[in-house]
Amino acid sequence: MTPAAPDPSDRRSNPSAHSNLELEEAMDDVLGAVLRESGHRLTGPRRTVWRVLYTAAEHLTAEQVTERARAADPGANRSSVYRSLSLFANLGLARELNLGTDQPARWETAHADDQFHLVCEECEQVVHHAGRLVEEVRTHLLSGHGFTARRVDLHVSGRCARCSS
Amino acid sequence: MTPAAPDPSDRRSNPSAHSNLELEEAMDDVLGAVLRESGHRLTGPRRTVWRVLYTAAEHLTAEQVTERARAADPGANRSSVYRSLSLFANLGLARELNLGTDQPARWETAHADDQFHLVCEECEQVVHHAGRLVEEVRTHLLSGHGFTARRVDLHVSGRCARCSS
DNA sequence: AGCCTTATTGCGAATCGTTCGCAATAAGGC
DNA sequence: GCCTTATTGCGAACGATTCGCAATAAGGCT
Repeated sequence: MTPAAPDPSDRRSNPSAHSNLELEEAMDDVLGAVLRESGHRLTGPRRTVWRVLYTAAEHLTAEQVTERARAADPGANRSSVYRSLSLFANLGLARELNLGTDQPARWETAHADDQFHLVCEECEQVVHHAGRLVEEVRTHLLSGHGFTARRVDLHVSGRCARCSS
Repeated sequence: MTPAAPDPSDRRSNPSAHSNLELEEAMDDVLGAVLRESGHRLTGPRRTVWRVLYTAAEHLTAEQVTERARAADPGANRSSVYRSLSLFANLGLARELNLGTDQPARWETAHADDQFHLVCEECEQVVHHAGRLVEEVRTHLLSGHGFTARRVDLHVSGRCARCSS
C-alpha cells in the first residue's frame, strides 16, 4: 500500500555539477514516473511545486513553496500548491511535518523515515539526523507489543551544539 | 527552568476508592500550589479545566475539555479554557500534543516525557507507552552531537496488536 | 469584614493555515 | 486534432486558536 518513495537527498548535489537542463529532466522523470504509474497527470503546477521541493535545502511551509513557485511561474496558485503537496504526500514523494500547533506545517521530499528532526530553539535551525534509532523503535514495538509502526515521527527540540555556548 | 511536573497518572485511580471531596481537594492542592508558587491566581475556570484534564483518561482536544468543563460549570468559556491550558503547559502541569495538521491539538496532564504515543490507525486509540527509549535518545544526542534535548516527541502511527488481526 | 489593585474572565471579532465549490482549462488517450 | 475528464484558479468557507477590551473577582492589606 505504501508507494515507492525515492530518496532524493543524494541528488540534491551542487547544481553547477550538472547542466540545469539535465537536472530538470531528472526531476521531471522522477515525478512523471510516479504520477503516471498512479494514474495522475503530469501538469505544469505539479512540476513547479516538485522542483521547488526538490531543490530546497530546508523544510518549507506551503506558503514558502508558493512564493518560490511564483518565482518560476508568477501565476502559481496557493490552492494548487496545497493540492500538489498533499498528492505528493499520498504518493510517497513528499512528507509533511508538524512541529507544533503554532507553526504551519513544513514540507520536504520524502526520505526513509528512519531519520529524525532536531530543532534548535536558539537558532531555529531544523536538522535531519539519520540513525538506526527509528528502526529500533519499530522492531521493539512489533516484537514486544505487536504494534506495527507505519510512520515514526521523532521530533526533538532543544539546543544545538553551536548554541549551547 | 522546567517547573516541577507532578505525575498524576497514579492518582487517577478508581474514584469510588476515595470520596469525591477528597479527590477534589487533592486536585486543588496540586493546582493551587503550582499557581501560587508562580504568582498566579487560583480561579474557578482554572480549577474546572484542571479537574477535567486530571480526571480524563484520554487525551482531550480543547473543544472536548470545554464541553466537559461545561458539564460542571455551564458558563465555562472557550477562550478561558484555551488560556488555562496554555498556562498549565507553561507551568509544566499539562502538555499539548500535535498528532497532525488535520487534527486539533490534544491535551493531557504532564508526565515525564520519557513516554511516547502510539496511535492505531484502525481503532484510533492513542496509548502512552513508557520506556527508556526517550532517555536513550537524549543521551545519544548529547554525547554524540552536543545537542541538549529539552523536549522529545515520539509519535508512532500504525496498527495495534488487536487491530492487526 | 471591606477595600483596592490588577490578574483574569467572557464575549465577540479577528487571524491564519488550509480546504472547498465550481466554472474554465489543459493532459493525454484515441 | 478531438474528447473526456482530471486538474486548475479563483474566491469564499472553515475550523482551530488568539486577541482586544470592558467587566469581574482573587488575594493582599488594613
